[in-house]
Amino acid sequence: MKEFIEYILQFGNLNQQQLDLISKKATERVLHKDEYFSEAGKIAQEVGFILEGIIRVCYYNNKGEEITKYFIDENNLVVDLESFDNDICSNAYVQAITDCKMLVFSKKDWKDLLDIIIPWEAIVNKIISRALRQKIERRSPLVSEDATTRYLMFLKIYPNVVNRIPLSYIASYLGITQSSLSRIRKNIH
Amino acid sequence: MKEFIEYILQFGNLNQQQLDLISKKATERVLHKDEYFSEAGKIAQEVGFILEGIIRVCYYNNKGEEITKYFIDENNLVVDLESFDNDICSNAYVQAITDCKMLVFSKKDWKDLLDIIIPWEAIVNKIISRALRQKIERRSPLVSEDATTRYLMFLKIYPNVVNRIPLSYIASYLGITQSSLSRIRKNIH
DNA sequence: AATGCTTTTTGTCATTTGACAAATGATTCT
DNA sequence: AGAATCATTTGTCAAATGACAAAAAGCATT
Repeated sequence: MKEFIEYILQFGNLNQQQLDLISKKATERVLHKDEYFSEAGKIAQEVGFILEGIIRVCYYNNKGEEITKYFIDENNLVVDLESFDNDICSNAYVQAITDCKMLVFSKKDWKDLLDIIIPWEAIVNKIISRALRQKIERRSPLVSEDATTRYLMFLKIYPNVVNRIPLSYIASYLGITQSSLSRIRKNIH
Repeated sequence: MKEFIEYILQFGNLNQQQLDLISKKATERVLHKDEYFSEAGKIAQEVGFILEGIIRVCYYNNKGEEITKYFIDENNLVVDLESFDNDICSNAYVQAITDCKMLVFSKKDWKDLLDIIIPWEAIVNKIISRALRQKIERRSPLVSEDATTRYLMFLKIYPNVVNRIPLSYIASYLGITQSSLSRIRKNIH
């Protein structure tokens, strides 16, 4: 919980009473490897915060290949925004790729907090828009670089991820095959 | 101006007085082909809205290659958010690729409006976060598809752009060379 | 029409990556 | 330890793309 409070306070100030209100609504939950936090075809009902572990967001393209859109690691929010905000079906799976310890807020509690704690909305907006910008910054350069550069960028962006998850996920994140990734790794070392 | 009002009202309601306040702060400006709306190394000082024309955002990667990050066409906001919001130097060029007719707000006016018109902030947040999400949705799939598919996606996303700008920009957007793009076009037709 | 200028297409060859199959390595379970 | 399972690497060949140069096409100006 401490981690979450610290995280929040990076984006704005709240008094102890407000922080307590928020804390009270959070539930701790363990999500096991391969379990879904939210699924394609369903409406996202929760907001999460990763205390420990790694989650990925993935979907299936029109050829049926599984594509990993991005990874989310410790001390970050997890929510399928498009689906959560607009109550529409998601087209992505949000899946634990290691065992995860999380804080979870139900949609109702999350919305209540936004109504009750006025400055909370501004903070959430900051958090969300920073996260969105970060995603763009991270994904965009992947288009215009060769696979080796992409892999090196991945290592920089997610320094704590590479040894904790299957290479196949990294390959699908980079848009290359597992064997290509394997060859790239061989050439780097 | 009518276009801008319409655009705004998609995201929330404002009364006539509020709309007038906003209108009064907007300046119309023509940006000629190849001119910059904002530049790398400088701090973005304005928010724009494209009435007519096409703008692109580009940067130079570590090999010195020019990479087009995305295109912005009619009836969309133009602002280098990261730079504008945080008063930090941008690392991207925002450049007209056709002659453009725009509405422009100075940073001061833009911020004043946010203070004066309370519901305006929520609307701007919605606009920005929708734009950010759109960017991710558009760029992200480019990573995992082959070049032909990427070109077809480009055509879908920007149906009104392809015949109005040089192919070299499209190639750099797709992360391929001009000659590859040329060959792809040949195979499609 | 002729001239320059820029954009786009082609051609050739080298390199990267994909597809598929097989081999090796790691991990878990009994 | 052995078997089963899954993850990773390697091998081979085909296809896609890049690099570079040259040709062709398009466009504006005269």
